[in-house]
Amino acid sequence: METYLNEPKYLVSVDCVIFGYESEELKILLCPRLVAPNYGSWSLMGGFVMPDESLDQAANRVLKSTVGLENIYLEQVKTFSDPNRDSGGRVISQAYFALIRISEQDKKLVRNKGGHWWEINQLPEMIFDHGEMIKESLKKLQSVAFTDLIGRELLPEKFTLSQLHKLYSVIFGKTFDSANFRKKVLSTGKLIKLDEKETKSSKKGSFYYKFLAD
Amino acid sequence: METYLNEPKYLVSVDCVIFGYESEELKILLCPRLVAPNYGSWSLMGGFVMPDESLDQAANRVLKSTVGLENIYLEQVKTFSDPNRDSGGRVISQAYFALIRISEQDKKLVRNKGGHWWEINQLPEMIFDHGEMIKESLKKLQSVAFTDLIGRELLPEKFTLSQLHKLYSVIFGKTFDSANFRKKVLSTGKLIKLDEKETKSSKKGSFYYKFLAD
DNA sequence: GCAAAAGTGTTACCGGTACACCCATGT
DNA sequence: ACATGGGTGTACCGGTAACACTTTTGC
Repeated sequence: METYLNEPKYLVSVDCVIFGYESEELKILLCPRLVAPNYGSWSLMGGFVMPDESLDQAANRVLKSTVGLENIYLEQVKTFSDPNRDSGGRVISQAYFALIRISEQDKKLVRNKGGHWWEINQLPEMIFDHGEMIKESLKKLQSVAFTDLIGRELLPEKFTLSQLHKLYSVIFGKTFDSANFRKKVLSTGKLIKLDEKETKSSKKGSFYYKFLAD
Repeated sequence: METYLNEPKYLVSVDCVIFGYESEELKILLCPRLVAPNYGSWSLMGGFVMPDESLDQAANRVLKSTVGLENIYLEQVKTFSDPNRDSGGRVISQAYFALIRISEQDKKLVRNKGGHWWEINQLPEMIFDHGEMIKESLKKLQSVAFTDLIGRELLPEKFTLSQLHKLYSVIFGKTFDSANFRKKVLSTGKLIKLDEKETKSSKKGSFYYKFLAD
């Protein structure tokens, strides 16, 4: 049944700001665009919404086809709808952000797409409003990181408090007092201390922690 | 130029959760639906996005045509995109919430549309996912009210702190300590005390305040 | 011994909460 | 005079910021 006749229709897409964490840097995955216009320019990974999909499902599909992962942490950010935002036609796009472990990506898949991980402070020129999408996503990521404890999706399963501390520092672009940070994250009760120690990055060695099950 | 061929297109709409404040109650404007399916059922005011419009512009247009007001406080809430959310066809809809002064609405216009203001806790059955849209909007309103000081768009230009207090109480569904509330809102520096007093609702009379210019 | 990172402890302050209290005035 | 809502003052509590301090171990 289709009862809305003579109403205009639009292309609708999702664009995914995929955050990863590697070498103590917060990074975003960009790929060279595969279609005109702006063929070859750096772009977020996106895709058109299919008839049987919700936007969330479309975003999950894009994630799966880009980095080969499923059940990814995804968050709706904002809808971008300026009539001229895409020079290839009228496309209304929903921005999402995702958090993944770079180590778990399907490397072959990413390489095939020409994907490249860019440090958050050294991004290249991008097509359309993708820069704006990233800005909004980072804001939202910060607001989530502020209220919840994040890291589960970005860090390895076992990690030290120093690593978590560093992650928060790069997300917010500033350093937190490490003593206070330690107390705060432990007070959430969301972490458990393991018996094992990480010994590479300090002489003393620091205990591993991991997130409790959800 | 249209370079995206053979991609599916969709109807895209905006739905507006219009909040108003009257008789110490938080209310939402609903209208009987004018088209099939579910003709006559209670519905948020919405409209399809036109080719030259952004979603924000579409929402503003809907507001203008519903209550006759322009330059309204509007906030993007969430996109609703379940393929089956609208039984009349595939429609992807962006929910917005708006804050207006009920006293400033164009009464004739609203009456013509059959609009009715419903108290937030006594809403009727609504079409599709409009109930969910309202829930999400109220959440967002609460989060904005928590961080910013709201009331400028809902209260009359001059208002007492008691009125503002009452507004916050109905928005959050609980009463705040009035002494602390008073201190908190005054500490924002966003209000100025007027010389005039409101004398109807108490023997002593209470000073009017108003919001500073943005 | 010393540097470097891990980890603990102590103090001060700030914002919020609870609540007691005073004020002005119409009845 | 007293009930009623307006308005102020104070004491307390918890979280957090600032920072001094101890621990461990490789060099």
